[in-house]
This record gives sequence, structure tokens and C-alpha cells, in this order.
Amino acid sequence: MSQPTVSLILTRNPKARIAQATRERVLKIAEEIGYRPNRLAQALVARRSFAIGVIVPGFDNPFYAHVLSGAEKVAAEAGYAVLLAETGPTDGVQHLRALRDRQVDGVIIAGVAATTLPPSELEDLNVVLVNQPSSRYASVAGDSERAGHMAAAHLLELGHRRFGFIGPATPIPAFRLRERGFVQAIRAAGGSISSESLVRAEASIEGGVVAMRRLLGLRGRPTAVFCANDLVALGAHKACGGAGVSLPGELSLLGCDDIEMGSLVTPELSTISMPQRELGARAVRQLLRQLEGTAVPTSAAQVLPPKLVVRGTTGRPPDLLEPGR
Amino acid sequence: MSQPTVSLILTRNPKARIAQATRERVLKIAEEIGYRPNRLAQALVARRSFAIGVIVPGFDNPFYAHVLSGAEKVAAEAGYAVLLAETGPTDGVQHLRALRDRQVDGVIIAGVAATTLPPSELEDLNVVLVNQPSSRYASVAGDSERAGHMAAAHLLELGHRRFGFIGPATPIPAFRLRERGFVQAIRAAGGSISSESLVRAEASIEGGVVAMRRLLGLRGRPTAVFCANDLVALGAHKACGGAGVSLPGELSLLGCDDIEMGSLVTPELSTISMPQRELGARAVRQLLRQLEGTAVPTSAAQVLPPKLVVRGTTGRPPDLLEPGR
DNA sequence: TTGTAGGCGTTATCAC
DNA sequence: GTGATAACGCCTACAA
Repeated sequence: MSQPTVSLILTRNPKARIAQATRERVLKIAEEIGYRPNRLAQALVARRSFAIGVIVPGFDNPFYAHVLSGAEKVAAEAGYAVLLAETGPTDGVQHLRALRDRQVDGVIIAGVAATTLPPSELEDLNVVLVNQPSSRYASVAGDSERAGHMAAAHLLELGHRRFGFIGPATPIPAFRLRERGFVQAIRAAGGSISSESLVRAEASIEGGVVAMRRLLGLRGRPTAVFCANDLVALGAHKACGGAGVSLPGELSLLGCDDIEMGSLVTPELSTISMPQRELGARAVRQLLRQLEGTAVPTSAAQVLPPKLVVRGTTGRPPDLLEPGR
Repeated sequence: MSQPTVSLILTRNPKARIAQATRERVLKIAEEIGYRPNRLAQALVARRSFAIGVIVPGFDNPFYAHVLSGAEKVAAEAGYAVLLAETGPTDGVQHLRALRDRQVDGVIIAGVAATTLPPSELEDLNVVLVNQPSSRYASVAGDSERAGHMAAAHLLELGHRRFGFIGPATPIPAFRLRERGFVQAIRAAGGSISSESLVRAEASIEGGVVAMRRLLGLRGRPTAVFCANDLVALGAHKACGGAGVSLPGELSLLGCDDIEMGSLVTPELSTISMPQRELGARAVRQLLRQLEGTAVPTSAAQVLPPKLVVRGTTGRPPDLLEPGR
């Protein structure tokens, strides 16, 4: 019997009219010898690899670990492979090239500013951005500006008037949006946030430590600090512990993202929760939709709502606590 | 000019004798049109995909995130792609199949007991195990038994005599080895560790919380507890905080792995440090060696030394602290 | 219902 | 030096 006949049977092509006898014989033998089609060869002729690339900046940040995890799950369920690329600040292009050379059907880019990638490299490639809205590409993002608003609203409601903000010094738009949302809402409500209490830090725990030390040294020190992500918030938390500043008695601290570590520290970190796995999962679904031709590449920009999670680091400002208590 | 001629030039094949003129012309045009060879097609004829698979059980455990990160880095540098598979407790085989179908040149398996995978699936496949010594496959592992010894030595030296142990209830040998090393060393030194103070927990923070609550409720409660990994140690840490048990005054707590979170909690977690990124990096190097034919698949079993990191949760037992102080 | 022919993008082996 | 030709493993017409 010929090879294409076998192929017809094995691909379960519906319009194949095959003798029941041969079909069974083929299936049985295939089973016996443990035949498995070569996906590479399939990809070559189909001009589709059924693989996607995921570009992230280090999984040591649990945020991206979760995004990645969510992405991997739905990709795997859909039969797609995930090619992993972890980029530093500069080598994004190489990784992207490597992925293209391997004929990925599309890529998901998280935590790397799309603007730092030359558009020519993204051309005729299916792209979904995570956490960075864009007019050129599809994106799935948490609503960062709203997160900033929510942070402000929560702290204002507690009675705070003097605020600080710590934001990572990266070109990722999400952080700028959080900052903008926060500062706007604060100012609109008549709160104050001086330019020196608005500090940039490295996007890491250590960065948060350094930044918080700066804030603590300020005259007219803020009574509430919002951090653009939990990692720096935890650094800030640590710095307060080291400096003997009690949370939330002397200072309220609010993070953003909601990573697990946040509930390990004492007091537990209050934060604005972003749906991390969901971001990854949706990004892949969106990408698949584009691949299946169901969606136009640039049309979609999903925005997911954040959620306030009050734990132990936010409370009333010191001047509003009765002295007697 | 013919297509194979072009191929000869582009692959920089040294034994190609080509007219300088044509060569330059080809290179120039290739540059202009941005030609990039199709790695899939290359893989098809070379019968090598230059891709490896990495199987891990969830990156939400920072330990594996780091292993993965180390692995990705050296793979990328060597021009290999990394296909990611995150498996639950049961679907290891499917993922493995998917990877094979994509013709990966080899796989790295971390955190999934190789014994739960049918050997037939691993046959004629290059495998490197992370953190599980094996006589069948190459492996790279931290020295878990020694870690157990070191833990015991440290706590014994501080003066402890009554010990507890919390270990994840997974079939991963590393944890058994840590337990065995610990218990052996304790008993050899005349310390005691009752069977009820040797508890199994889910390999997560929550698991650690539950297990520690059990230990705290024991009559003749241990004065020092060793946890088989930092995640459960942090859970235990949290449980102590919740129960008002002061660390290390009333209880000494020692973890294993050394994940970053450990230095976020107060007091910071003492631990036995395992070289996580290094495990991933070495695993890939070993795999590549096998692929290049430099090493025999089953021969190598690298064992990396752990390191004691004393931070804030280990100290003298309560009965040895002078009451007056 | 089955077999034949062609091609996906490469590389390798030869004659020319 | 160069250019056919075959092969990698698979799929899709189309012809038998």
C-alpha cells in the first residue's frame, strides 16, 4: 500500500473514502510500531509550525513566571509548542530573530517594551503584547491607569494627604500608567505628592530598598507610599523594617500586581491585584485567534480590571490615630 | 545561478571553492533581501532540530524558575531553542510526547520523578535529570544528603536536641535524601526526632503552614525544625508568626534551597543554599555534550555542593538561653 | 478506493 | 568553480 494512503488515514481526513479494512489495518500497525508523525516535516509543508514564541524578561520576577505559566497552559492545550526566550535589556532582537528563524507562528511579548524592538523585526509576524497597550499590535493588559486610581482612592479614603510613589525606571508603559493614574487622582483630590517623593528605582527588591530609604530620609516624609509593582514594594517593606518604621502605623505601603510573596511578609502587603496567569492565557488565546484568521491582528486590545486587596500594610495616617490609643 | 551554489556560500562551507565574484554577489543580495535560512528545513535534513525540551512542574516555585532561567541562558548561547513544558503530576507523558514529536534533540527533566515516566518514552532520547540521581540517565543535582547533614550539624552545634522535619509528599528523591541525611546525622549524634515530628506536607507555602501547626501542637515539641525546601519553610515561618512563636527564640527554623523570598521575611530565613541557576546551566551543558557526542549519555552524574546560609531563624534552643537575659 | 507526482526549504553528492 | 539531482518526512492534489 502507498504512503499517501496511510497519510490520509492517519490525518483522519474526513473526505477520505477508505476501505474499512485497510483503515483498520493501517491504524493497527501504526499503533504497534508506535508511529508518530514528524511535526517538523508537517510544519514545513503546512507552512505553519504550530509553535509560538514567548519573550519575557527574567522569570525571577514571579509576575512573569505566572504570565508564562498561563500562556504555556493554553498553548499546550491547543497543541502549540512554546519557545522560550528570556531577554535582557538589549538582546531582544537576537531572540526575536531566533524565534522567526524557527518559523514560530507568532510571538507574545511581555515585559519588554515593544518600542525598543525595531518594527521591521515585527513585520508580518503575529504579535500580542502583554501589559502594554499599542495601536499597532494586539495587546492584553491589566488596567494600569485604573490601578493607579484605585491605589489613590484607597489611600485617600484612609485619610492620607502626603504621598510618595516608587516606580521602576524601565520604559515599560504599564508603570508610567500606574504612576500617572495615581498622581492624577491624588492631585485631583487635593493631596500632595512632591517631585522628590516620586522616585525611580530598579525594578527589583533591592531597588525598592534603596528607593524607600530615600523617601524615609525626606523632610515632610509621605505617610503613604504606592509602589508600581510588588517587587519594589517588598523592598520598601524591608527597608521600613530595617529602619524601624512600623507598617502601617507610621507609614502605609501599597504594592501592585499581587504576587505570593506579598502575603509572606509581616504585616502582609496590601496591593492592587493584577490577573497574571489570566494575562498570559488571554494573550495566547488572542494570538491563536489571529492565527486561525478569526481576528484581525491589530484590532484587539483587551483590558483586564485590577482589584484592590487590603492586607496589613495600609491603614490610617499617624496624625489621625488618637494618641490615647 | 543554481540554488545549491547559494547554499554553499551561505553556509560558509570551508571546502567550497567558489568564485570570489559570485560569492560577493550572493552575500550582497542575501543581505539586501534579508534572507534567513529556515531552521525547520535545516532540521529536517540534518535530523537534528537544535532544540531541547525542558520539563518542569510549575514555575510558581521560584526554584524551578531559576533552574529554567539558567538552562535557557546557556541553551540560547549555544544556538539551541528551548521548548517549554509545564507538567502537572499526571500529564508528564503527553508533554514528553509532544516534545518528541517536535524532534527535540534532548530533554531536561526537573522536579518530575523520572520513575513516574514510562522508560519506553525516554528511550533513545537524550535525557538529563535535574536533582534526581539516576543510574540510567545523566543527572545534575545538588547534594541533598549532604544538605541534610549540614542542616543537622548546624542545629546540633547550636545545642538543639529535639528535632522536627517537614518534607513534601512528592516522589522526588531529592527530598527523601535530605530527610535521610538529616535524620541519620541527628541520630548519629544522639539527638532525637520522633516519628510524629517527621511530617509530610504539600510542597507549597500552604503546606508548610499546615505542617508547622501540627508540629507546634505536639507534646515535647521540637526546638529546631528543618524543612526540605524553602517554600514549606516559609509556610512554617508564617505559621510561627501566626501562633506567636518567636523565631529563633522559641524555635529554630532552617530551610533548604535558598530562594529570594527567604530574605524578605522577618527574621530572615536561615537555609541550605542550592545553586539553582547553576543546576539548569550545567544540565544543559551536559545535554549538549551528549548531543555533540563528547559524552556517553548515562555516564555523568554531577553533584554540586550545598552551602549553609545562616540568617535570622536559627539560634540556640530556649533551654540554653539564660533566663535573665 | 488506491497509487503517483510534486513540492515545502535545506543540505550533500556528484558529474560537468 | 558550478549546477543538476536526490533526500529529509510529510501532505495535497489528481489520476488510475
